[in-house]
Amino acid sequence: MRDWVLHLDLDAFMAAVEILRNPELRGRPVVVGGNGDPTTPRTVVATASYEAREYGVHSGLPMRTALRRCPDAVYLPIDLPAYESASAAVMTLLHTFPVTVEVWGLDEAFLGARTDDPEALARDIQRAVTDKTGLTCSIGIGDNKHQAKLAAQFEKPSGVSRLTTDTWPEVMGERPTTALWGIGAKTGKKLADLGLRTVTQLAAADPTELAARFGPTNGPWLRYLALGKGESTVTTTPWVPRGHSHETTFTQDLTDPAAMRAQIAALAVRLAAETEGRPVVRVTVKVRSAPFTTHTRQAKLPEPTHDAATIEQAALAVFDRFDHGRPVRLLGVSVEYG
DNA sequence: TCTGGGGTCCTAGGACCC
DNA sequence: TCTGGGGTCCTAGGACCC
Repeated sequence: MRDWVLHLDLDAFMAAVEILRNPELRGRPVVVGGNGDPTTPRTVVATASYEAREYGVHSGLPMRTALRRCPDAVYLPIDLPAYESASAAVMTLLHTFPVTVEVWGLDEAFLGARTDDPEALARDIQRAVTDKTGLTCSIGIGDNKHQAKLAAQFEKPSGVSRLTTDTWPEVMGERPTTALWGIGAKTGKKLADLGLRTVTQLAAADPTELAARFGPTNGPWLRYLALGKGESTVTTTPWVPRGHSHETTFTQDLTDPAAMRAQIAALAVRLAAETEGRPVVRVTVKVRSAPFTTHTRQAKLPEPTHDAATIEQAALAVFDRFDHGRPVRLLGVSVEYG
């Protein structure tokens, strides 16, 4: 018997929930995103069913592009309460297994398990999830979260894969650094500029050089990722959010300062109602101007507060510090808790 | 491809103090 | 008076993830 980390990833989650409640959609390309109208500008795909992915439709793609690529898809608006409810059913079910469950967003969870046969456990869990909820999932098995997370992507949908420290070099070694969980396009490009293209090359890189280029924490951490290391503790302790934010992208740019201030005030009041009693210590305002330049301004409050009027006034004061003039496509407010 | 919304963490630079 | 470092706090931006 030994400890394993499993990562469970619900397949095409939002689209799958929509198909469950409308079985006529099964087998058709289904795209969930924005308000469900794919002609609305400045909206993107949240989730595409596997049938829709065949047409090159994927998360983050502008809805209007999705419509061009797959005009016959069924387009649906995001229905968060429905996904929260489906997610909760899965997470509750997971707790009936002899595992520790760390919920990681609506459609993911890490599981800590002590077993001789993690594949058998994974298949049991998959069967139960499908029997009880109608959803399918992929499960990755590893020595730590990083490995389990990557393994879960190997055979989607409905796959079970194992990636361990033993198999890491042969499975991951020749892949690009961006295959690692935490290295995106920007960092991948910077690494390539240093001649570090593959996981093996990054694993063998000089930590001092990486620290000089990427900072004292990030530099060594990149090499750590390439060695297949990662957190192996699965904790049941519920996540305590550091803060909350709301932002709105307008279908058409805002040019009226009074309208902007009204939006800022509304976002701040919304946030103030969601603090759950936690004291707000900092307020940040985000402004994205045409064409696509984003700036933030923030202020530490004189003292922690959960008073809505104080938070609203603070947000407006921060907003007034911006150099105004250009049309605005997005406004956002975030609060940080003490 | 004209590019959402909600999070987390890290970095760099300036202010200020000793 | 020109000038040293270190430590801490704050701010703005960047990168990544789902």
